Amino acid sequence: MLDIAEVAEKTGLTASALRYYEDLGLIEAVGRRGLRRQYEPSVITLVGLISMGRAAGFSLTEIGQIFGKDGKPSIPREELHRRAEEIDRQIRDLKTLSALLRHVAECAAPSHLECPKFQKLMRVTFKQNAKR
Amino acid sequence: MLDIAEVAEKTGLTASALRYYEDLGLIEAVGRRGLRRQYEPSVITLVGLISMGRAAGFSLTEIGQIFGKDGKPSIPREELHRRAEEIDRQIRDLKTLSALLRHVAECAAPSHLECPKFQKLMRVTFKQNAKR
DNA sequence: CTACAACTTCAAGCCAACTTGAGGTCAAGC
DNA sequence: GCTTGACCTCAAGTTGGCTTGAAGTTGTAG
Repeated sequence: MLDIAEVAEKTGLTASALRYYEDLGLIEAVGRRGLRRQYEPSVITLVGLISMGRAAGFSLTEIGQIFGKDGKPSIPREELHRRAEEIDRQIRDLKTLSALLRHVAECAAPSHLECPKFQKLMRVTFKQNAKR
Repeated sequence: MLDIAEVAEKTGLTASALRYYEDLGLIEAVGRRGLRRQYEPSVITLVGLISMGRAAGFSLTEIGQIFGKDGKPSIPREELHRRAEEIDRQIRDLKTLSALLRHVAECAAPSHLECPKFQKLMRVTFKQNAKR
């Protein structure tokens, strides 16, 4: 069993953020010792999941629908697949962005938008993203 | 030359968001026709870049430092590389998340946190992310 | 048994990123 | 030449995701 402070430390969030997640129904404590919340170690995994979802651009409410504390997603299969595809698209964008950042770090061109290498990197992504 | 409405349509943002970006110094119009802002087509690329940055979790201010309208990043090379590595890490997370979503869509286990397949997917990421 | 640090609640505050609204300007079609 | 609707500015409002503060409670070390 874990104190909120331990969960905070292991997840990198603050105790107040964890309580906030609880208010939203994203996580829950298995019980209390006095007033203090006691958490199962598995909550760390769950919080990790939440953080990944946040990083992927989901709102906390959406995340709740996908990985609620009850573990039963309240959104349809089809929608989940759609989200997965969105993430796959985002992964492609991020790959480009990562390459662009490294390029910007090294390239001495006056404006990057005019650098041919830069433009080439961009073009790939914009083709993929067209009409999105 | 493009009207703000055209830029909005092609980028998927609203006109007010674009004006907001201008206030922050992220983009700029080449001129005005009467009061109306006129944009070069290249602004679409720039806005695309900004959106990618947002999706990667950067704040608008950070994005401004990387791809300001002047095209001269005001943050050190080293930092840019650090950001690129962060993005690479995020890409790994997103891959896991995408796989998890597809799994959640199909798996009938009562709670996903207890499904062995699910746990396996998670474990990979958590090893990578340990001590972050 | 007492002190104290770590927790608790609840309301209010904060920041980023926009959006909305009121009131004004102007280019283009009739 | 006048209307109309797309644009403009500027201030204020909204939303999401927390944080902060005040005031109270409690497990643990000394």
